[in-house]
Amino acid sequence: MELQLRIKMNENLYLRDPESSELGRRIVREAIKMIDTLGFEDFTFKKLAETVGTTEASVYRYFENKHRLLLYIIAWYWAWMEYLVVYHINNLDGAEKRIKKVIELLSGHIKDNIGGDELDKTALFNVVMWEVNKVYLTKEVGADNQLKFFKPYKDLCARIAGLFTDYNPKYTYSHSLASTLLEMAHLQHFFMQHLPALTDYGKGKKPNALRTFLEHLVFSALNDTKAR
Amino acid sequence: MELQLRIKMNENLYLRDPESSELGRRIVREAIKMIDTLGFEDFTFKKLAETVGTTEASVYRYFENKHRLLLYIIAWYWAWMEYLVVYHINNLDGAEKRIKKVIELLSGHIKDNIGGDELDKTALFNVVMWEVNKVYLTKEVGADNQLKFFKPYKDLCARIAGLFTDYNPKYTYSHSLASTLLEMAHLQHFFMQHLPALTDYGKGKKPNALRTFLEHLVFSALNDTKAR
DNA sequence: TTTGAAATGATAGTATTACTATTATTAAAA
DNA sequence: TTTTAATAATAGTAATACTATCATTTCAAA
Repeated sequence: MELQLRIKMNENLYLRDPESSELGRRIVREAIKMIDTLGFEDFTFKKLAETVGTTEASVYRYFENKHRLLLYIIAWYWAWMEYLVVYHINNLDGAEKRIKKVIELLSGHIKDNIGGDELDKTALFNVVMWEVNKVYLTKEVGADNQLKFFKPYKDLCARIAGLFTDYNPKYTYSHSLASTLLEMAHLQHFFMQHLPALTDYGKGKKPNALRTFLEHLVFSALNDTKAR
Repeated sequence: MELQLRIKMNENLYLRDPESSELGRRIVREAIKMIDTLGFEDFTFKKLAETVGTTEASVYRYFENKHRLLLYIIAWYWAWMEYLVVYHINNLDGAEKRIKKVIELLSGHIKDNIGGDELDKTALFNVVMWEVNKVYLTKEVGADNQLKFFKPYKDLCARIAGLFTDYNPKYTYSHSLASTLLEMAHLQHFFMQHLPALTDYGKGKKPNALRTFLEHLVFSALNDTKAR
């Protein structure tokens, strides 16, 4: 049985639905790989068109500009991640186990092939690691937010915050803790690889030191009910 | 008595030292205000030259490109922040008090006018909030790191990590916790203003809720010595 | 006072980017 | 079969991120 996961995307993210044609899917697929290798700043629609084997104009028929394409990719990632979370947490009982699973999912590369194999998940993880912030750290945050481009991120954040509240209903900063976890899972990974002096886990020394750090951070916050 | 604070900057950041001339100082001063209002992407040397009242070519004589100029501004900020930390912590005894002071310094606008009044500190804070990440989230991290462009950030991180170790020598993630604090102090501030759903402190509802959150996060981690 | 070097101004030019527009061609649906 | 939609091919534009050249000013040493 082959189950196809289709994530419903916000229609304002694209001009023509890239899932609706082979060309569209290739554009997204190749874009992810290309942004990974080139970095978002050096990535252009011209180069993308070349490797996809189409023209610049055709790419523009799918996405208004490269920022929208990045938004699309990142939004897809968060929606997929929420799906993964729901899927893997379902059969677990107890908030603690569930939270640990979430951290595991966030802090490492996912071997799971839910969501299809046609996407390069390693490249996707890297793109998220390098470029997530760029998606909202622009002067258009307000407008983009109104168009609900960040909804998948907020949804995931809210879901994790919900788990935190399950674990300890008295903890008052569940959303901030969730967004901290989401951001740090990726950023600490980046630091580990490129600016290890900002971490305590040298370049790949301890494979799950990052996970341990995040777990400790989250649970110590949730367990400490002392008011400050 | 007027004390002049001069921060020694990494010489590779500029072509001609902007502190060495009035024009250079104006370039940096105006750049900060301009990046604040326009955002880094829309900020150009041409526009900068116009408002400074000089030519594009002259700006290029000080900074190789706009990314270097941003690096310069951010590096200055971190160096200044470390100075502020040292200055304000000096007379405090006990790691707890010191850490709380650091969080206070990081999480709000600083009213202090150490470092001179000629710089728009509010604009500077905003520039850091919006653009810090962009400084290292590029394909040039490795090269830029070798040129020691991130040293001020690392130094501040190490200093804060040191305070954490003073507070609890058994805590093993002092650097990661410090970089988490540094990043989140700015990012949560941004979320609070622009994506409040990711936080628990609505748009400016509670003025120091962010500080409380960060304090709780840091101290609960430091107090929880239970191994996980 | 002259000389010379350094800094700046004025102006031009280039490759690339991020698009928009137009028309031709092909493929799929009615 | 006709129509429509999608794509290819090509061109063009304004802006960006620079580089280059040369003239002018400044200011200090000889």
